[in-house]
Amino acid sequence: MTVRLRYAPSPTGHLHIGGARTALFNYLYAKKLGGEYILRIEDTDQARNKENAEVGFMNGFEWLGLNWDEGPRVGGEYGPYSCMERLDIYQTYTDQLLAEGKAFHCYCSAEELEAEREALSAKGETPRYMGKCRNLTAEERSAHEAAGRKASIRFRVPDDQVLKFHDMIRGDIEFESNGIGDYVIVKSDGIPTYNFAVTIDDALMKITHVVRGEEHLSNTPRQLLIYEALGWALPEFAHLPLILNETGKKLSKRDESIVQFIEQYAELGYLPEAINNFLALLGWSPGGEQEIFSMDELIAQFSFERVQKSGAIFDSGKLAWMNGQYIKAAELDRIVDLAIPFLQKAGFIGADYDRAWVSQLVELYKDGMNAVSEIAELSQMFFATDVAYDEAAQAVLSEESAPTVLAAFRDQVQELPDFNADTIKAALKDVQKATGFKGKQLFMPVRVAVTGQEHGRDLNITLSLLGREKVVNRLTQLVQ
RNA sequence: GGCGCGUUGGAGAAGCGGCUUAACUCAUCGCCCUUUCAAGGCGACAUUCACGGGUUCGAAUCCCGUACGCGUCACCA
Repeated sequence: MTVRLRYAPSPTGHLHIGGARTALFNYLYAKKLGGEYILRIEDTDQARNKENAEVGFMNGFEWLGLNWDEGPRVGGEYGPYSCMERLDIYQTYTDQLLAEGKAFHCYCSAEELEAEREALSAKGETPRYMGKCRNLTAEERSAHEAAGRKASIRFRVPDDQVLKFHDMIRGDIEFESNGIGDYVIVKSDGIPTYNFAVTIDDALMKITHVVRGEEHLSNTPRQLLIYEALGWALPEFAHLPLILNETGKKLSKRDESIVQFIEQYAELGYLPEAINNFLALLGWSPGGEQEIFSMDELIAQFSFERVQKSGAIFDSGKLAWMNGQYIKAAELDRIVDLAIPFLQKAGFIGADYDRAWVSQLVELYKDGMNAVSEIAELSQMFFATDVAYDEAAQAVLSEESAPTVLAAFRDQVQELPDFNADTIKAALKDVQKATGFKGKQLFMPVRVAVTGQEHGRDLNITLSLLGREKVVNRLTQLVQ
């Protein structure tokens, strides 16, 4: 039997790193075992569904390369792949549970339920539904109906049962049914709740491994009860550790301490393979010394035995480093393509630009960038009309070697028949011979005078890309 | 509060009873390379695994308790 795994997001927002990581783990395991990876949209929350969220999710997954074998856009024999298109399917099972007495209509209002929860809480007990409408007579039901009350449908949770299941990451887990009140499986608007829909969908779509975040651990016993009531075999479960922010708290979508939406990473010039690599290591580790993994390597090595139980703290510094590794290894042309929009957005280049020149500029900085967006900041002095000298820069320029070196170099540059990295290098050598200054005393004044910065990349190439005119102008301003 | 899960350095983590004088990575700090600047190479960085008991010849690894953290208790997923 081939394995079938799924990622089932609710279309209520943007694809965030937690969702992408859950999807990735599902994908990796499915591919490792030669099975299928399915995308399904869990859109039972009509109030929170967002118009284009589903499209955003799919675009995000396509960008990451997590292609689904079945689901929206691609179809499949177990469709449809979103809950709102499956309402009639749920109806069949709702009717069955009702007919067998495993579910019942509940007419309690939101206010009544709220009061009940508060009362239980006050007594120190688990707030839960105590079964008010569990055994309504036909007369009582008609009375409620006549009064215009809308019914939700609740699952009748059996007393005194121990609900056990095995988790591939956490081992055997038990819950007591007494801690679980009769929960709603169909809302009063006729739409099933997540717990009900997800169970039916997983069973009908022949999902063999349910892999999701730890926040679903306490939902599992509720779902177990449904599998049992409908006579279905249980899938394997795996509950992934939560992703925590740098202060150890669960990542909330409103948390701005870290960048957490996939599209933001795309916009910042992160490479999808870096994101996948980093996400794979969030909670999972192969154990060896390797840090950089291709997708094929991840697929080959992934296993749930090596997923940790404790929360995984999102270390954005390490992600940045990893992205830098991928940028360094990437083809220059690819990075140039990604860099151009940033340069245009900064107003440094227009719609028409010299591709060869931009390409050299990007090449100059490629090995030192952690995100392609950094190109704008890094290369800003190439496009500035005036160079600003901060305190540190001024300190360098007031070194005793500065006036002599700058004047000599300016003169050399003006004489140069050709202005390129090689001739600049030779000119610098000549300045050294003529002035007697070398090393830091020679290079730093030139670097700072022309770029305004003490740090930068290869000086010869930097100057050649800047062009003779800018170099001479900047030097002349200081020599005066 | 009930239930559930966790707790290894500045950070991410490996470790599954002896091979651990606790991998690897990020960050930091040195050194090397480079006449400058980066990148790169090399090295340093937890005598100790939340705390207290216990089991064992032997524990970061197993058991119990305490503390702390997190998740969850919805007609949200």
